[in-house]
Amino acid sequence: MTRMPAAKRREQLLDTAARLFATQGYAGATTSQIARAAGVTEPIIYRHFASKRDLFIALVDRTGDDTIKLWEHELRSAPEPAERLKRLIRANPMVGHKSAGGRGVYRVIIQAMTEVEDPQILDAVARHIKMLHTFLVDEVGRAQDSGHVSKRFTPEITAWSLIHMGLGYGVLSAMGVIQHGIDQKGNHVQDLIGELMLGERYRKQQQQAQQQQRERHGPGASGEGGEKVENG
Amino acid sequence: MTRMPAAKRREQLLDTAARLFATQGYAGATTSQIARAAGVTEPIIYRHFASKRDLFIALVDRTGDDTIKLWEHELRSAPEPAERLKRLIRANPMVGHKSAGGRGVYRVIIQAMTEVEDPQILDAVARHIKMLHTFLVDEVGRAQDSGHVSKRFTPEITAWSLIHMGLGYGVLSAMGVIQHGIDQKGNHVQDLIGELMLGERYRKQQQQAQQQQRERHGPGASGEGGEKVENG
DNA sequence: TCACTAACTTAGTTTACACTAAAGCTGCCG
DNA sequence: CGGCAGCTTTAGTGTAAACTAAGTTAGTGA
Repeated sequence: MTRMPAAKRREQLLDTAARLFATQGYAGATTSQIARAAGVTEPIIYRHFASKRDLFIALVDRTGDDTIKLWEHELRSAPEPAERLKRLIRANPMVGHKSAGGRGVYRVIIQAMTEVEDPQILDAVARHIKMLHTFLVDEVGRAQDSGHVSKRFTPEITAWSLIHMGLGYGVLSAMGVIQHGIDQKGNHVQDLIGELMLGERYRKQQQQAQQQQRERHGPGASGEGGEKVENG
Repeated sequence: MTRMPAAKRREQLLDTAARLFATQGYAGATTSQIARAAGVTEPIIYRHFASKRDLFIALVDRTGDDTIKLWEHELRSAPEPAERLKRLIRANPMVGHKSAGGRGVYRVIIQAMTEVEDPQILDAVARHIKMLHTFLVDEVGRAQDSGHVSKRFTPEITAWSLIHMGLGYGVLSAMGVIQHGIDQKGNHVQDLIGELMLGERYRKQQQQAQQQQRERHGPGASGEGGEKVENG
């Protein structure tokens, strides 16, 4: 249909593929589906990627870079380590906003483990996870050094538990398990991990935030635990 | 080849399918693969299950029942609530022993989210997760009532965070991400959540266990993060 | 031992997958 | 205007998926 410079087309294909892989899985999404959704024909895909697997791996890699960028952006305005950690806890990349613009990308990583038999894909995912872990270890370490975060656990362990929780949360969200992660009072698992790590400090800040929230919106139960934007 | 009563064949097919779905994913594992691995021909599958999806859903359901049974068995000899909770933390069903007997079953649940577009499968998985959550809420509640576990968080939230962590851990294990969940000193994320919830009590028991381990095997590096426990 | 039931196979059908050869456009530079 | 670089399409290929009609074999009870 519409002409496009190669680089742009490639990005668009990745975007489209992200959406489809995320909803159908790797084996479930077909190349013709992807092509159609991108508004082109199949051979275009093979002009830009050697194979379907190649496309998928490219997507995993791009998602990794995106995530790091997202985090860095999220943290830009927060120099103080404990505050930075708090923001990371609240900004779980694994929970995509699947709405509109198409940032549901992260579900791809979760889908990737479908291909447990494919070493190349596994490798891409493992690299990705380790990159996230390294990033978090660094942040946790600095937060601990600042004195506001307990040194009871090593940064490695703390970072892993953050990844595990974030991933678990992301998986259930991706599966559409509704109301997971919250209780009837509206408490959220994010608060648990935040409070456990940051202690009193986190709780007070949360209470303030909730207060402000109540003042903006009317009072009411905060339904939908699964598909909340940017939470986890 | 060998004849088999229907019920037994059905179970065998479920076992085989579990193994293949777990490694190949839902769309990735084919009916002919499953049949061949089970030592029969394809139509046999369709004698026992209406469709591939039907087989998969049956598997999800059976896995749910198995997990509850496993947990109940694990807890049989532990009447004391805090001890029961501790055992649950250490016995994560999502981490399958894929060896021998075929208990790698749980990866199926993780794979299930591949089929995000299929409402029937999603439904089966959501039911499953909620069943596990209900079970855990009950246990956490009793542990809290016993006075040994902090009531800082509701049983619902605590149970969700256990599920999130367990699931995240399981996903990374299934993907073969090596060395996740531990640090150089050999500390484990399980210890983190256990200690956070059960406080001093958990740590002492762990130290005892590690002590015994050291006495059995040679000496190894051991870590101490020593700081005051915030839990009551 | 015969016959009946139920487990099982053979041999397909239809559909759709990943991937490709070759030719058709379209806009850009001289 | 003319040519050409390279994006895009048409029209396929071979393969393998889910699923099935109809027949074959084996155990079981009278």
